[in-house]
Amino acid sequence: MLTLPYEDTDVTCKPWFGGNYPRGSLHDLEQDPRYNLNASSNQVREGEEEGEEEGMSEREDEEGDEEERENDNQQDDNGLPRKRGQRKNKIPKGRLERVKVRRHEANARERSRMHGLNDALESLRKVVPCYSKTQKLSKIETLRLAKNYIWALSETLSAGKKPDLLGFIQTLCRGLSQPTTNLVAGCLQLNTRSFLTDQNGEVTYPSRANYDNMYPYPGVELGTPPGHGCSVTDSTKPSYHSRPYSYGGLYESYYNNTSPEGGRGMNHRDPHMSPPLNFNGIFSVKHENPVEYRKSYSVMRYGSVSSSGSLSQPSMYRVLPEGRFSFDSNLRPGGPTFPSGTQQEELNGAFHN
DNA sequence: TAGGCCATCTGGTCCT
DNA sequence: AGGACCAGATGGCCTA
Repeated sequence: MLTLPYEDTDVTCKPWFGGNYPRGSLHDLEQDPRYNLNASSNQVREGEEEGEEEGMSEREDEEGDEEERENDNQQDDNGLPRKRGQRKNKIPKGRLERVKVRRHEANARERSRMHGLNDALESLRKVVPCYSKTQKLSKIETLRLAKNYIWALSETLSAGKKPDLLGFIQTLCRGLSQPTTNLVAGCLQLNTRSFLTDQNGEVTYPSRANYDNMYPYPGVELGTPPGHGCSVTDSTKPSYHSRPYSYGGLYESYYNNTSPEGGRGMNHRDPHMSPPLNFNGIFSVKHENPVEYRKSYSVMRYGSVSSSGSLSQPSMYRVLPEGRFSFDSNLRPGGPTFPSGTQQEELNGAFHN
């Protein structure tokens, strides 16, 4: 509900400012009995009708009080005994105008700032999975999903294994509201029954058979990075067979012990620490500007040290301009094999409708 | 109609 | 002094 264009910062001369605020305006204050402060505990405000009505700041109130003390006498303009702190002279009109203008300008800046914040949030919406123009995620859900997305990608990369699609999606849905979970599921064209939740909203796991039917993986076991123990006992089986949808122990411990929300700490991690981002500049995000995207992509692909030194290795994952992420398997010779083209398409196709 | 979400206004605080 | 940032308050809109 934007009532003013973002760029319209020259609001102080616009007719809809001043007495025509939609709500909570200075004008409202004039009408609001709450601001007709008569309490003796606020002597500065007492009797400052104009100053109070026009949203005068405390500092200015004090200034007014100083002036008043200098010129104090025993009667007000009506000849009645003036209460202590009551201003004898009205606030100079010029000063009043300045107060108004400053307040209006501050309001405009605040509006602009919030619009900028919303723009950034909209950008974020576009790079998290399940972006939809028609059904926008709420602000809080966008932030949660973004965090889960980062977490899930980081876990995937940390594991050095092919992504388990359903596990990935379940990570995405952690802590999200049921409607948002449904939306994500819908976007991913998955049956919401795959996201079984218990009464506490915790994600539980569907049967292995259902999953195998949905996402039959070839049994390719991949190396497990140091520090991420794999509980596979039968090396001929993919690790996820040791536990539904686990990433060779990593996701197992993750699902059992931690949450992106930080509510349940992973065994080896501080529950409040950021998601594991073990490879420098491991992934980037979608770029609005195709040129910027290409620039950024080339940096990721060929590797570069930025001025801050934060991107020292080529990234394995990239996020396409449409907001999809993909994997560049050519970047790590000798490294683990990541999603095949089919699997990649599966992921990409699932994330955006 | 209650509750969720949102935009906006507002005053306080901190920083430059 | 003025701007950025923040949080509280308020009211509108929408949906279950």
